[in-house]
Amino acid sequence: MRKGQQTRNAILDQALAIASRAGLARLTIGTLAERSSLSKSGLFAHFGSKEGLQLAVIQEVRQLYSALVFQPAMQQPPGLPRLRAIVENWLEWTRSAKLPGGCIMTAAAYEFDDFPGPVRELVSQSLRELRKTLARSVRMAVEAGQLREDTDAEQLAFEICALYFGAQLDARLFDDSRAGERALVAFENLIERHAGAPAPAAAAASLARAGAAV
Amino acid sequence: MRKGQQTRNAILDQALAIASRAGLARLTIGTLAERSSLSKSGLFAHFGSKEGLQLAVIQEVRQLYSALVFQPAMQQPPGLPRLRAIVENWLEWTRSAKLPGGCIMTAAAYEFDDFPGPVRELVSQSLRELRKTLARSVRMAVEAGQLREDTDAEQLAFEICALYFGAQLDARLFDDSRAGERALVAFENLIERHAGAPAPAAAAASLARAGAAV
DNA sequence: CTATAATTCGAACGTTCGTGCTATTATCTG
DNA sequence: CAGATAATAGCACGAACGTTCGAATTATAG
Repeated sequence: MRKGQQTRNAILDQALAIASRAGLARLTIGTLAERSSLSKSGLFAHFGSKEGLQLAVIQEVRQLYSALVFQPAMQQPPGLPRLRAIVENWLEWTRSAKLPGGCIMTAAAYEFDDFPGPVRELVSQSLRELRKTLARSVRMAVEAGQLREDTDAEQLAFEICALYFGAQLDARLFDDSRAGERALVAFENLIERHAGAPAPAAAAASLARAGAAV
Repeated sequence: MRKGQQTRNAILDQALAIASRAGLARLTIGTLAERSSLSKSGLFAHFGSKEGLQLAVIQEVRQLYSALVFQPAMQQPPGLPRLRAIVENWLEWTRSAKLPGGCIMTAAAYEFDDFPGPVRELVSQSLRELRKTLARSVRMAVEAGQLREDTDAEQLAFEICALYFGAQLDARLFDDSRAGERALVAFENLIERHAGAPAPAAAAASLARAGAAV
């Protein structure tokens, strides 16, 4: 009962490393068992099916994301500081999670976007939640007077998500280490664009930070 | 010599349809042969290897993209009209190309971003070209006085690309038909942000908007 | 310490994968 | 219409895939 969870965690560690580099489809039970020093059937028993393994990987990613991106950001006061913390943590989270390849969730999203089944459903739901969280943070910033009243929260959340996906590709496919900064600059520009009249100090600070990031 | 090309094209048509929905990894020679009414070995002879097939698919996508996105846009005068045409055609091109799933190039990019080999190289090069084309169009708009002098063309090209990737995911994973419009709205906002008056006044204008009396 | 339950293994299953061959057609050329 | 060439089929291969099952092993609880 205890040993089981322990090896299961060890397996998932390896699974995340493989899935990050190769994607969920190329994450195979044979190679995962080999790298976990387990027999195929021994490993298999932990997940019941290939799909079960994939779902477990996604769940693990969700948990990791929550611990490294969302929860730390909740320490920040609601509004712009929290939104900014989310975006900054998010853009760095594959590094802090020690994922050798890119973001598993992003890769899975594009891999399963037309492939019906529980994996697609879980990925879809996860990203929907993420968008909702972003939109909520935007709305809080509006309520705090940091963003204009006519700010379209869903639209802004969409654009922030897009920046993340774009940064992922630049970092991985182009081996471009400036991808994160590119996305941050764009994000700050978005914020600036929607910034409200009051809180002049904050807006000026964000301008300075955006300039410094270049 | 002629019949060969003919069936090859028919095969690629089917291949694009499958790859669009399932991705390049799940595009398998067996199922492709079945759907093309050919034997596995008969089909195989056309491409020499699985990798050869994948490369042929990407090349076909490039050609299709060029015919449906780039070339029509070249009819527009250089500058903002052409840039706008590229973006609009691009956001609609999977529809006009009759690809039942999403954009193959996008999916391949995320699928092969950490998977070294000729496929990754071709995808990477293709997307680099695309970015260059976008940046060049942006620069032309600057030269035409439609965008500000201090516009960072590469940065803007990055952001436009990101919007495309974001729209792909919304359309496919969330079945959201408004994804294209979302991206277009964001694009027009970007244009508006960089449009307008002389360059030097820009920073001062933002500061003024922020209400900072420097 | 022992009994029971949880883990892991080994071997095998049927499929499907990509890939070679060798024939056998179909197509083009002269 | 002939011969040459290109295109396709048939068959088989080794490997890897996910999965099953019973046996062996290990951990845990009484």
